[in-house]
Amino acid sequence: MATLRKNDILTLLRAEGKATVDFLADHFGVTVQTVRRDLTELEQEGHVSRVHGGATLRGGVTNIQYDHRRELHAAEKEQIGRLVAAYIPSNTSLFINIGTTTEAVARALLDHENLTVVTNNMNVANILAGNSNCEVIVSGGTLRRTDGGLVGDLATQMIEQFKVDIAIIGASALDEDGDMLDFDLREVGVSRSIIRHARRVFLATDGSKFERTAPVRIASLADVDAVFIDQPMPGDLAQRCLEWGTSVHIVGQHY
Amino acid sequence: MATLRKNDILTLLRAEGKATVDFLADHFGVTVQTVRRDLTELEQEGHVSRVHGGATLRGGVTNIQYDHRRELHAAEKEQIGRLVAAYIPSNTSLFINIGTTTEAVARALLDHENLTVVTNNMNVANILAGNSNCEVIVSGGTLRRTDGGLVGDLATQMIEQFKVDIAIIGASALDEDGDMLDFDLREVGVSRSIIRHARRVFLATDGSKFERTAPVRIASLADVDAVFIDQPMPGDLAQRCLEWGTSVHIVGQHY
DNA sequence: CGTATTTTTATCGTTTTTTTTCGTTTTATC
DNA sequence: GATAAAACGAAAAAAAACGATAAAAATACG
Repeated sequence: MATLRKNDILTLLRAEGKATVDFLADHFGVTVQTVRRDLTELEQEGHVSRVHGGATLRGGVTNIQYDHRRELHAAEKEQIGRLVAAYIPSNTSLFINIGTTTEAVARALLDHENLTVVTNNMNVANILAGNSNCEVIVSGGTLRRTDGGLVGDLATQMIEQFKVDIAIIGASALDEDGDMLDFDLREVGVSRSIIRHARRVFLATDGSKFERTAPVRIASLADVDAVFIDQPMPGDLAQRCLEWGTSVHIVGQHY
Repeated sequence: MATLRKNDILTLLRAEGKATVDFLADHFGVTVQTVRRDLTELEQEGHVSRVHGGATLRGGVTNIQYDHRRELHAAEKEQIGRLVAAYIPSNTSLFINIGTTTEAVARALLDHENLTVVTNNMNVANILAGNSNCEVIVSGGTLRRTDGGLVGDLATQMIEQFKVDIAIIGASALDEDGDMLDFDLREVGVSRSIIRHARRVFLATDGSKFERTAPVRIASLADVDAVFIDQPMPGDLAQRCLEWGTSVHIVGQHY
């Protein structure tokens, strides 16, 4: 239910960015319980983020969605990261794309020697800055705050100036036909460009991506050389990957 | 768990670069243990780097030499940063170049509205990621670990695709003839390109740079529109700037 | 005016956060 | 390299914030 007070709370939050429950209760001359109810409702409506003791405007300083996304399946991602890293030799040039799983790969690459890494992911650049045996080349682009990605034409343009040994990409979703999907058209442009400018393409993803969907098609699993995943693929996709010549590497399974 | 205080700590760190546990405890009126827990959590969330006695903003390049350089004349740099920020209106497009003083400017810009900032400095990008009113465009380039700079042809190439209202540059050294100097030839190329592709050029520097020297000449003070500095310039340089039409703004002196 | 509905407040047990208190580790100084 | 001071983490106690529910107040409506 919309009330005058809830609107006022929103305007106040827009001005201040944040407010405590006590302050709001005092300011509107109501009890804290009333304020709490207001804030709970505003949170459910997606307008504010509730924190202990108060609330902040949604989309403010902290990025809840990304933090949450990074925590999701964190253990699996670390395993996938290590698995991919095992297939990356020293003295190699790499693309590393946007995504929490690709960041896990970057972390697993901290001990590798003599890598040249091109990335459009600020987090990957920050991580690999810690490996002094690794030359880090950052692609240009517009900084997307939600995930540290560099996107847009500038990123694509820049990537086209390289040709690397291996590209490591992620995907927001996968479907059982073997298509890789994403949400942001601008990012898909970058991903396609990365695939074109790499000799081999590795997809790093966790199995939960099969349970999600996204509107834009990046490419087919037929276009990648290897898939690294934490659980077997659904349906007959494993068989089709075999036909496509796409090797599938599953965490914990050694050949 | 997100709290109001943890968000505030983050904004404070973005503005200051670093903070001690004692200062934060005093500032928020809580005990040091509470601050410690906050910082530990923020570290686990990947937002800050914990150091003995306090914390620093994460993301960035952690380099002892660079950290030391950043602490050098830190107070002066903050003042210069605020001074420059006062001359930057809202709704403006900016270049921000490599350098500890330019980073201080970025920190002072956290409250500005509607900026478009192009930068080849990873630290600046990380700082301004905290200002959601600001579009951040990162130039491509090879990551230089010593200072988070993006250098090389790629950076130059990318900068040439822009034309901004104001460029904010620094310099490693200045001489009494009014020449700006630097150490790295690759960086000088970028600086020159930035000067060419901005309508106005601001030099932000501290007076100690007159006591240092460097091998490569970037340009003359005659090529910049305004100098922001913490102390009067030596010799007859102030007079010559007047002849060149280069305005000089000194911290603490109001006109 | 009286009743029904919504909104707010009061109460209480539960959860979360903060502080207190300890021994341990790190850093600074001689 | 020894010693003192500062900073640290862990655990228990205290305080604050929380959600749920029922009572009270305000509002709506015939």
